[in-house]
Amino acid sequence: MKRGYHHGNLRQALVEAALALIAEKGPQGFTLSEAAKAADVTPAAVYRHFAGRDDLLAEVARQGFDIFAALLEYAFDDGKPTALAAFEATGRAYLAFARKYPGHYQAMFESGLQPGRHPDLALVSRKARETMDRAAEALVRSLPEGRRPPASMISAHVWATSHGVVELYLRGNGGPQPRSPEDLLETAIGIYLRGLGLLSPDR
Amino acid sequence: MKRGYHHGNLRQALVEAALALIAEKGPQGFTLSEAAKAADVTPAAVYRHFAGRDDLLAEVARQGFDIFAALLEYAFDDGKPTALAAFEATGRAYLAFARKYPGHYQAMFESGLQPGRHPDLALVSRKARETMDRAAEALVRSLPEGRRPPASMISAHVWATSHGVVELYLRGNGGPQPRSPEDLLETAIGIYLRGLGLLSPDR
DNA sequence: TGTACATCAGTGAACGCGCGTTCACTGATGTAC
DNA sequence: TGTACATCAGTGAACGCGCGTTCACTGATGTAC
Repeated sequence: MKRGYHHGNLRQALVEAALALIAEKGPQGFTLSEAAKAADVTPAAVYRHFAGRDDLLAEVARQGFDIFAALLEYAFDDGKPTALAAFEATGRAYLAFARKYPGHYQAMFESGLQPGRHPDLALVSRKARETMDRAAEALVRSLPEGRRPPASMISAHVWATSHGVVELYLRGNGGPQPRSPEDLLETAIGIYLRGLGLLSPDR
Repeated sequence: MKRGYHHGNLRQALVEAALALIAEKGPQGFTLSEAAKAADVTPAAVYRHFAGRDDLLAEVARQGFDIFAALLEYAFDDGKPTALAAFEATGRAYLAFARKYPGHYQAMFESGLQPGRHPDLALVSRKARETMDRAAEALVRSLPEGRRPPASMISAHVWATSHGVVELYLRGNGGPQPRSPEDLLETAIGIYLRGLGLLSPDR
């Protein structure tokens, strides 16, 4: 792979180099210098495209939230075929994203950068949460009035459980598990939905 | 606070300095040199008590798992007064630990050190998990035969949800939340237990 | 009780390293005429 | 089509910094006689 003095699309190449580094060594293992080297470029060149290390990391997270929100949206599919099926699909999409985009996921949730410092990051992260809120709202509407918990609570529960499964069981931290993360999340959400009165007790 | 040439109990002082640093700046913000400085000692002195940075960090985590296991054990209280109450108390203890011992918690779950490298760490971490498994087993026994899910699955579910609540809602990462982490976890576990058929639908 | 000496826990200087960041520069690209 | 020039995206050297770790050392402590 030869190239001349100019790179062509260094900005995105740096993002992808960062992604590979993060996926391999964790968000703390990623350094600006190594990302530059992976993109076959001098560290100083990075500053033509990003304000610094944190800015590059934030862009990685931003792109991650973009993909994440799109995946959730696609899985939710406007509540089709049923609110229940759509909600379950949304939960599965969370885990699928974490598995398929580990670099993005870690930049988003494990890199320790606070969204307050990057307004566009906060924006796109809110968008993802709103998608999950909508899935929960559609779900709640199928419950009889008077027995409807707040949708934001339900989405927070599912988000937390999904995140916990990813952190504890998708990463190898707890040693080999008898159950796959997908199975764990599926069963957890199943029992939870039964508790909400949305699944019959014998399913 | 004066002291002579010898410190007295440097080993534990270093552990506590590390804890304070981790609680304040995260597990990646902790450095051997800063811990030494906080303990009013030269960095080289650390090597009289620990093999290096990772070893000190592992000791912090080990002490954390010790406290953690003891707290869970205490909350479970041999399944008294009822298996259900004891189980709920165990879930609450998880969150209480994360809140009260943030340095320990982060060293244990967010520092990126793998238990495989520190055998005694793996041992004491297994002990904590076994306590939670026992709480789940006691719980399952109050279900009719034939409707008993594996206890290890239940404890994995609750562990994951608790961990997710800690990561997402106890740390300030998601901005101000309308609901406290304690409330979120309580409601999540409540709905989950109802799904298991352990709580009546109208509680 | 006093002294000699071994043991041990600290010091302080030094090391090599990789980091993020800056700066003046230069080679390539694109545009105006 | 050709030329002059502005713009831009890279280079390469240098910086100061803090890190983990090592080493020969020294001051304090405890023990034997």
